[in-house]
Amino acid sequence: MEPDEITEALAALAHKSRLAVYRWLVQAGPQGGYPGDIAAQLGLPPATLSFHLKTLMQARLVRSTQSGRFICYTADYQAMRGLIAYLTENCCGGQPEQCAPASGCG
Amino acid sequence: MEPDEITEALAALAHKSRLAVYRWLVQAGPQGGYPGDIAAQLGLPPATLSFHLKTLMQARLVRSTQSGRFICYTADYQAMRGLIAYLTENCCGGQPEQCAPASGCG
DNA sequence: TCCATGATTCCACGATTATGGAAACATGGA
DNA sequence: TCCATGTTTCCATAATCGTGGAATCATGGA
Repeated sequence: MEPDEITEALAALAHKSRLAVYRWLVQAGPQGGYPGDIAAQLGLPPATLSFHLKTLMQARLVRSTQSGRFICYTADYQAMRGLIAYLTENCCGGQPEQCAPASGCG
Repeated sequence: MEPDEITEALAALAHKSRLAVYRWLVQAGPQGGYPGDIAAQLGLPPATLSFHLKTLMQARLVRSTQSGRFICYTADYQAMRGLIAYLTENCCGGQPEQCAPASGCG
């Protein structure tokens, strides 16, 4: 992952509503969820949610699939994995074990 | 770490120059480095660098210590660790091993 | 005390981002 | 075809962020 992609992904997550949307999608699991449900639960106007989803899509943190009349959004775990990998590799100057979360790496 | 702190840290890193400054400090190691050196190597005007360092400080990703006439900046690994932990815990809905970097967690 | 040097703050300008109502767009069903 | 519903785009406005020259502030040495 290039620094440009990294900063784009970080910027996408660096907003309260967008982080909430992303976490919502993560909790929704691999089957994802619909804008209507997200908007209702997070209290966001449709236009605002659409704007944020677009930003998350451009950062490739989120994907969408047309499912009949509805559009289904899902979190892209692979992108998050890349982001975490970048931060881990760049956080301790060659000693990633110092910054890796204890829960994941003993 | 609260979502507000998370978004602040993410926003601080979500800028090309600031990410470069942070990476520079990480590579400088625990003894850190001086604004003059950072500015020279990254080609940033003093005022601009100062602005970015301030942002990184407010996000607690960076600390400073007065060392004689000079101010020494260091990367705060603990903060990065907290950030990575948050992303790891919130990226897979209870399955952090899916998003943890392969290099750190097998 | 005065100076040299390094760093920050002040300030103004430009650029980018966020918001959300209204309109437009798609899709499935009647 | 026409309608209902869900979603996005358009648009104007407001707010925030980024930039960097100039002035100011600190510190150690002469």
